[in-house]
Order: sequence, then structure tokens, then C-alpha cells
Amino acid sequence: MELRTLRYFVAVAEELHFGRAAARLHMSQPPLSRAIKQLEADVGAVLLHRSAAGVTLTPAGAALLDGARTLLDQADRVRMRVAAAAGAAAITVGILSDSSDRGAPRLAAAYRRRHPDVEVRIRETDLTDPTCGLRAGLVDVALTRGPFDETGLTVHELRADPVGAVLRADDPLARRDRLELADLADRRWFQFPDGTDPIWQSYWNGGEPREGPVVRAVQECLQAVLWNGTVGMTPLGHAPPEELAVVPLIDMAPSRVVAAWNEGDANPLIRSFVQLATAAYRG
Amino acid sequence: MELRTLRYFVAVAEELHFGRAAARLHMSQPPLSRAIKQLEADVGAVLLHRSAAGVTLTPAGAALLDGARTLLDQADRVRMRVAAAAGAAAITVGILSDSSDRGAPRLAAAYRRRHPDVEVRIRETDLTDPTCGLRAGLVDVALTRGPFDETGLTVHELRADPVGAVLRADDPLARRDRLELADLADRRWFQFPDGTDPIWQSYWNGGEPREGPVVRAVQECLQAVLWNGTVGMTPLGHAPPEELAVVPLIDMAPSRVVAAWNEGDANPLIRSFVQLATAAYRG
DNA sequence: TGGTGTCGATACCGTACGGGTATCGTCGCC
DNA sequence: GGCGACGATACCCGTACGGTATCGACACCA
Repeated sequence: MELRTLRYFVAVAEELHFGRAAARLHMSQPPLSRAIKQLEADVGAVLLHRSAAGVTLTPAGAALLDGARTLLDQADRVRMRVAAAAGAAAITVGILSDSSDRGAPRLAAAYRRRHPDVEVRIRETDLTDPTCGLRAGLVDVALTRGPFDETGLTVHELRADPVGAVLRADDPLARRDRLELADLADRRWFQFPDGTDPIWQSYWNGGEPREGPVVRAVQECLQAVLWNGTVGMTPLGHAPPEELAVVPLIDMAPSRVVAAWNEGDANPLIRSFVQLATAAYRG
Repeated sequence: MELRTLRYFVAVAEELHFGRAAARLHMSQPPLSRAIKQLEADVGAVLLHRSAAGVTLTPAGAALLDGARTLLDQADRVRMRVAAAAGAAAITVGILSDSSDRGAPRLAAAYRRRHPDVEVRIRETDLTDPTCGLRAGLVDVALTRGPFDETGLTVHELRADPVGAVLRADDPLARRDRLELADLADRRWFQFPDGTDPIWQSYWNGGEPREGPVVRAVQECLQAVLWNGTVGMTPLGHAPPEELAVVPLIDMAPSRVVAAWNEGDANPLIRSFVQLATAAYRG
């Protein structure tokens, strides 16, 4: 009898329908059926009558429904009390300005829901520091992109996006459905300011040293494409901005969305962040 | 935050020592450490201070200890209430008189602890029916030995014991450290009464039709060895009775201790029995 | 009466997590 | 400074959970 199982049972008992309960629990019906059956074996009583007419609660099931609700409610209260006893907690999250994808909002919602009393400070950083100031202690955890120098950090991959070249829509290459780095060899590129992580710099320049305007943010990179005719780079996934085209680059390693934190930092709020991030980016 | 994890935490918080807590929980220390660390990530707070001086509770840990105790207590009450609502339940367990081994007492204790209000009726049966009257509906579940005709039954293996021949201590073969069936080919054997399961009969006679006195119980089989000089059979494990010797038979398939019930019988008390039996015979 | 749709159960598979053993790092302590 | 105690880490393995595909039972309807 675990709390997870009880949550399953409450869902089924309230819906009186395995399929709908499974949908509510964001899972499929067979494992739910199995879990309920195991619960019945665990408590040693039939909890639900299944018939063609539908699902109904047995007396034992009604008793468990009542008990499970209070138990789950109590568990939530315990969680709150622990959070309160832990004191006013705060966490600073660094977010690379670019990584505005589907995962982040889900993660924010999940984290807020899980730790309603934790003050989350966001520090959005531009492309000049993919670690978002982790090493300097400016943030506790970074939601960012690889690759970068990972020494002293622990990096947890959340997703990997293929990368494309950003070109003006009227560029002859923009009609191609895929490109190789060699196709862009004679173009002007962009570069990051001096002192930017070399691994990061090299990655976005396709492994070669390139010349071109200095950019600090995604928008600057895109503007450089428009105004200077340079080559831009972006992970695939989001719709390309107006007047621009994104063409997949088939010989460039995918860019990894990662969570990173300082090695050895045992702050549980960070661990929780990473756990929730993993879930948010998986679904 | 699952009840199992909370049980772990309560143990550590009470012992203030990971090693002792692990021993109390019948597990080893590393997974316990990991579970506590995950719990900390889950609730987002440090629960324990670990220092060389020892383990101490943080305020958050103290809050959780309090909450976890009530939660676990409440869970037990819920279990009781469900059992009560299920009504006065009973289960009839068939036990082959022979299978008095270490697993059975553990299983009895676990089952009684898990279902204190369930009336367990024991029906001990002799060797004439390894199914303990399952098909006739005399018992709900059988704790017995294979092999036997399994049609219409569901059989769950709990353990497998190698088998030995029982001989008089002064028998020339009794000094051997192992025997083959061929060594006993010219001996008198024993047989079960007419109508006994043929698979069972054949197994204990080493696959051959044998002549000899009819036995109905383990004791009768052993007495036949003493008084009639026949060959006896027994699973290895228990100490041999006085005046008798047991020599392993290397070419006989092990005898399986099993739980069996009527196929399709959905009685949760049976499923629970099998679950607990599996655990009891594993440890 | 046979076709059809609904719904829970079953079968099977891949992965992830919980448990194990071995070993390390750290910190008192003699 | 070596040793012992103890929690953390690394690594391996088996179970169990969640997934997809399919079945079986049953009501409903033509």
C-alpha cells in the first residue's frame, strides 16, 4: 500500500471507470488495472466490482476510498509542514535566454506546484555564458544548452535538438532541405565576445575559427543575419522568425538542453529541480 | 514521498545511524542512504545533518519525522478499517504434512501480521494428495510440493530442493556421499495408495514403476525404511531422523515447494498469501 | 442471431528503479 | 600517522512499472 497506488485507487473510485481514471492519471489503462489488482491483493479484499454494467465500490473499497483521501491529504500537509520547517528557502535558476521551449513552462509549473513556498529567482543570461554564472555562484542551477566546459560542474542532459543554419529567406541556400557545414564555408559567420567559453564558441561556429560580427544574444544573431548577411545558428524546433529560413545542418552534433549545477552542491532544491526537469522534458 | 520511503526515514531518524537503521530494515546501508537522499530531493529540504560526530535531525527532519509517524500509523488504521469493512474473512490453507521448513513459520507470521482479522483454517494433508484437495474446493490455496498434475490450477514456485534417498544408517550405500537412481534399481521401494496423482507417484519412484509397501505420510515412509528395509525419499535440508541417513540423488530433478490455487480464483486473500509466501521463502 | 462497440483483463516487452556488493573519502582517535 | 567507523559512491543485477497490442465478455442493435 503505497501513496502512489492509493492515488491510482482514488482516481478509479472517483471515476468508476478504468479508462477515464487512467487518462486522468496520464497513464494507460492496463498498468492501472494491474496496480488496482495488486492493491486488492495487498489489503486482502475486493475493492471494486467490475461488471459489464460498470464499476462499483465494494464496502471495503468505500472504506479505502475514505481512508486514502485523508491519507493523501495528510501527506500533502506533511510536505507543507516540512517545507515550512525548512525555513524560507530560495533557489536561483539561470536560464539561457534562448531555451524558451515547451519544457520550461511545464517545469516551472511543476516546480511551483511542488515547492510553493520556495522563492525562485530567475536570472536570464545571454549567449556569452552558457553556464549562466554557475561557477561564480550567481545561480544555483542552470537550464541551458551544451556544449560548454563542464569541469567543476555536474551536467544532466534533458533533451537533444538538431541544429540548423539561419539564412535570409531569399538566400539561394535557403531553399535546400538540408545543408552541410562545407556549404557555408565561404560565408561570414558571427562570433561571441572575447572570453566566451571556447567549447561553446567553437561548437556554434561549426568547429572552425570564423570571422564576423560579435553577438551576445539570439536576437542579435538573427539581426546579424538580416542586416549583415551572416550565417546564423539555432536549434531546430521553434518556428523560424519572419524573413528568415532555418535549414537543418546534417553534420553538426545536436545541441543538448541540460540542467547543470556546481559539482558537490547538495542543495536538495537543486536535486528536486533536476528531477522535475527530467520529467518535464520527457513528456 | 512514498510510505516505504517514510518508513526508511523514520528508522534512520530514530536510530540516528544509517547502518543500524539499515539492519533494522533488513537491508544494506547504501540503498538506504540513497533513498534518504532522494527523499530530501523530493521534499526539497535537508532532513539530516551527517557529520563525523553522528547524524542529527534538522528542523525539517524533525517535522517530517513527526508527520511520517502519524502518516504510517494512519495507514495501518486504514488497512484495519478496510479489512473490517470487507467483513469476517477466512481462508483455508492446505499444507502438505511434509513441508515443515523454515519458510512456513515466517509465512504464517507475515500473514497473520498482515491480515490479523482473517481466520486462517489449516488443513494438513498426507502424501496421497499433493494438491491438498484444491480441486475439490477443500482448500483455497495449497502450500505443497511438486510435481503433480497442474491442469486447472495455477502453480507458483517458491523454492526448489534437491532430493535424497533415505536409507538405514547401516546400509552399505549410506556411506556414499551421492547416489544415482541406478544404484537403487534392485531395492524395494514404496508406493502411494491407488488413485494418487500419477505424476507425483512417478516422481517419487524415480520415474519407474516400483513395488513396495503403501505409505500415506512421511512418517510411514520413514518407518518403512526402518522396518521393511525399503528405499525412502525426502527433500534435502532437514536433518535426517535418528538411525537413518539421507544421501543426495544426483540424477533426480529437484522437488519444488509451491503455492497453488484454482485457476481463475480471484480471491485477494489468496494473492496476498502467494505474495507473502514468495517473500518468506526468498529471505 | 450475428455484428459491433465498449471496457476491463491479459500477454509481452523495454526501461528504470530498488536492491545488492565492493570500495572510497573523511574524520575522530589512539 | 595508522586505524577504525561510517556515510557516500560506483557498479551490477533483477524486479516491477509503464507502454503497446490483443483478447474476452458483454451489452446493444440490426
